[in-house]
Amino acid sequence: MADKEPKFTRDLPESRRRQLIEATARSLARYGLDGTTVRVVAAEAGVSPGLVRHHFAGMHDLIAETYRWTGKEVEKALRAALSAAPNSPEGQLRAFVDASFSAPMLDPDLLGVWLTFWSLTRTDPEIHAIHGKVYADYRRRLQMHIGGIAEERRLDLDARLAALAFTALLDGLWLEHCLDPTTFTAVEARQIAHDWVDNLKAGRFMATARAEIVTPAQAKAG
Amino acid sequence: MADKEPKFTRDLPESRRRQLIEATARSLARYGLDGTTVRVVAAEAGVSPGLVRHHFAGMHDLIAETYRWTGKEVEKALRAALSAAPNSPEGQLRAFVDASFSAPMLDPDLLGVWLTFWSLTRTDPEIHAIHGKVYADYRRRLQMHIGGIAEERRLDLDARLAALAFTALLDGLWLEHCLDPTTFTAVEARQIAHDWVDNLKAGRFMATARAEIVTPAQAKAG
DNA sequence: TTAAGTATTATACATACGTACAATAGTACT
DNA sequence: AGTACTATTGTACGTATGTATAATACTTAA
Repeated sequence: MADKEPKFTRDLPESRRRQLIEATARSLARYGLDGTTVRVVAAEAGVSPGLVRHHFAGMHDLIAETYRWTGKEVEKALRAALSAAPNSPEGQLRAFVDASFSAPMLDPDLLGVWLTFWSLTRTDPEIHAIHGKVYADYRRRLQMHIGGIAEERRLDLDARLAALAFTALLDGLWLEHCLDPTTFTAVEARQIAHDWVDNLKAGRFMATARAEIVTPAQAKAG
Repeated sequence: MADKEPKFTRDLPESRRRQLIEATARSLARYGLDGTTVRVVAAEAGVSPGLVRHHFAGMHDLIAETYRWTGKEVEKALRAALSAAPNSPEGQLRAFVDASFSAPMLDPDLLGVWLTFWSLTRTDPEIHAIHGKVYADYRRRLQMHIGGIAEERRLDLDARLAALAFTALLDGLWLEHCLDPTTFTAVEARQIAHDWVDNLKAGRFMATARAEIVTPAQAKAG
């Protein structure tokens, strides 16, 4: 009957902030933006509602912080996969594909979080700015590897346009697979993405369109 | 000083319902799901808040109804573009690409509405069901045309997988263009999508992967 | 012109939200 | 052991939400 257990335990601000951020991510995924309230997040983190305002300027700030954190978390996972892969442009691109449709990226909750942020991008200037930064990094890296392949193989291609196409394909596959995983499997998504890289290597990206500039062609369809 | 103007004008339920639905779509696009309240929608439609509950079971019902309406509206626009195009599989596919990156589809507000629904898909069973129906129709039509091209040209390809890839590419391009139109133009999106069709016609979809099954290949990257 | 029907308004109500603030109590340091 | 610090709690407040309901008045038909 000596020492009763404490009502709560203290924690370092940095640690507590991350707990709240992770709780927010879980809540966004499960209950959506509507369902993500101060009280829900606090309960999810196992603390009292008042603590949120002690560590963050407000609910809005907490959500913006959660975006930054999630973006970094994804980047970290991808970076890890890339560092374990061959250092060639193709090796990196292949690893990127595999990582995009593997463990941490396939978490259905991740899409839930991401959709919320995409929505907010249209309304909220702060979120919009964060979005721009996250995506610029993402595309720049892909474009670099695609440019590397083009150089190796002396292909005449628009690396920027190819990166746009590849990004769109990956995002589209990821989006639709997460929205309804019963439609197609992650393995099929990987196959499709790898096939795109196969065609890129073979110099088939925008090959027909370029040929038609050199040799004006007849009507395409009819 | 004879007849004073009426405080309000009556309307047929069907007409009023559509006004409220359109107001909801505008609100979702501009203010997001959070900002779309009974009072905001009513003000947007120019009626009193109470009228919403008279024509719909509740706010939730109005939003679900708005999803159905938006889905049909998009389908109507695409269908119009397709009926004006050549009736060949390729003609239809080309028209689909052009329509996907033309006038009504490029409305930034449309993405705003769509993102909201994608978010809700994860939380709300009713919205999830509507989503399944909308996308099944969408994919089925594309798969039909892709299958048609394969048949015409005697290509050995998995039409289902090709339709998945094409859908993902279109959705990804559309999503990213609408999220930030400064990154690339609608014309570039069209070019990329048409190039995919070019490669499909040439029998290059999944061609490398199939060849490797017949002739086991060496390691892909290193 | 009158009357019936109902689309429409206006108000009221319970609930849940974000925020503010004072009280509490773990924790580290002397 | 005592003390200062502050992370943490608990409660209270104003506001905005969705819904319910009664009163109003436009519109059609007799």
